[in-house]
Amino acid sequence: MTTKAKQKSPALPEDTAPGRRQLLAAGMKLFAKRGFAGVGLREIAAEAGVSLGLVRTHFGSKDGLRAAIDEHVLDEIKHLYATVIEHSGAEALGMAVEDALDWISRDQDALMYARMALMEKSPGSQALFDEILSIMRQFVDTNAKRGLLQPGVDREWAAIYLVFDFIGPAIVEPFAKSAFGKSMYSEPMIAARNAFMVRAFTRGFLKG
Amino acid sequence: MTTKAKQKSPALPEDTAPGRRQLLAAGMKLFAKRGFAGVGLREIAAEAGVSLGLVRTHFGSKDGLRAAIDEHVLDEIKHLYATVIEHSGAEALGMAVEDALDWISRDQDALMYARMALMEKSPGSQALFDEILSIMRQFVDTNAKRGLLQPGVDREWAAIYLVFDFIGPAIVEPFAKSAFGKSMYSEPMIAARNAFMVRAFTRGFLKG
DNA sequence: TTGGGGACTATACAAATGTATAGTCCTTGA
DNA sequence: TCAAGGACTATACATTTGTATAGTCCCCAA
Repeated sequence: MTTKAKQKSPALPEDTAPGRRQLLAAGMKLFAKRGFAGVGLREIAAEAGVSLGLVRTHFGSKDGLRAAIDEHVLDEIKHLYATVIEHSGAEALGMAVEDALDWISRDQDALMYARMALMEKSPGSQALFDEILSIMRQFVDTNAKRGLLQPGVDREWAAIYLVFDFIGPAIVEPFAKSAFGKSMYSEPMIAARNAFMVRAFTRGFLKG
Repeated sequence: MTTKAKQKSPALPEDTAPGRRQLLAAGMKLFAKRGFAGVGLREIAAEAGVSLGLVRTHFGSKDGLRAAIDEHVLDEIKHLYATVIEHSGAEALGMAVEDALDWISRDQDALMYARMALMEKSPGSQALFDEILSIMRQFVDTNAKRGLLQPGVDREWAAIYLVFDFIGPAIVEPFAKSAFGKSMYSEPMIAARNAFMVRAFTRGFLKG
């Protein structure tokens, strides 16, 4: 619908190549599970159903593939929280969790890839962390402007704690089945988490 | 001082082999930095100042080396918190941080190795997570028995949140220099963290 | 004194790795 | 119609990997 668009959808080069999308998805899935160094390009190509050489065609190298996946995941996280930071109050954090659940159901491996990226210090991982921290700082600032922050609170550390709260479940997820019998992102866990979170953030949980 | 101990300190076989200790230390350091699959045995042996073959002598395989390091780090964490769980109240968490600082200064790479172990789901990592969770559950129970827990608090999620608080700084550490200009375990960061933590845990930081 | 065993080294080997090269197929624009 | 280019495959290559084997050195008990 923009200008006089050519008939057969020219589309971006990324979209016209099925193999490229398959490689991105396969790389995201396998890197998330076993780390960057833990997976070979042949396995990724097999998982994607394409040949080994196609990695070079589209991404140049293994590092190029990682960079492309990093970019993709970073974009998703940006979009995920684009709306959340406009809200405020402890309930908004619950909303953030709901949005994250939507995201996970849509793009299963992206969250676990982000988890891995934060662990291995790759070029893209610093950008990922900075983005998450930036989102939480904005959330704190929004709350402060609306008078929802308790007086005297260290805003920087409030933001850092929100980062912990966002990262925490993702880090713990691989151990959750064994430790709790269910996923951190299962319905009962999310409900209990939100209840605790709202309470702890507004009143704490220990007596002074 | 036990029984009639032989003269020249028979010691455990682990202690009599300098190469073994060197390999453990080198493996811990390099695995922590680049992950299990990201480091080769030759590099570890070189860092340890021993030959490649010695890994096989002492640990049998690369996985054997990891298992030995896992065990070592798990023991350290157990000892670290053996005293902490006897204390209670929000201040005890500050004490825990102080103890962790001591630990870090003594065994620099152990914390970052634990961080890596939690990320890569190895056989030992589940045990590590279970231990940390267990410690936090005990802390919550101790507080509950002494009436320091606010009424109606979800104890399980309180423990989980304490896990986040313990893991969080370690996860963030590699990005801290760039994002905050200092280590998460530097003096000013620790001080600000403790202040925020005591406040947030007892009163929260958002208005209801 | 001697022989057995543990700590340790040097080297060989097959498998797996990332990368490079050559080429096929098919669409598309001049 | 035809050539140019992008998506894709097949295969070769040098390097690195974990593991295995053979052997040296040295302490200590018999």
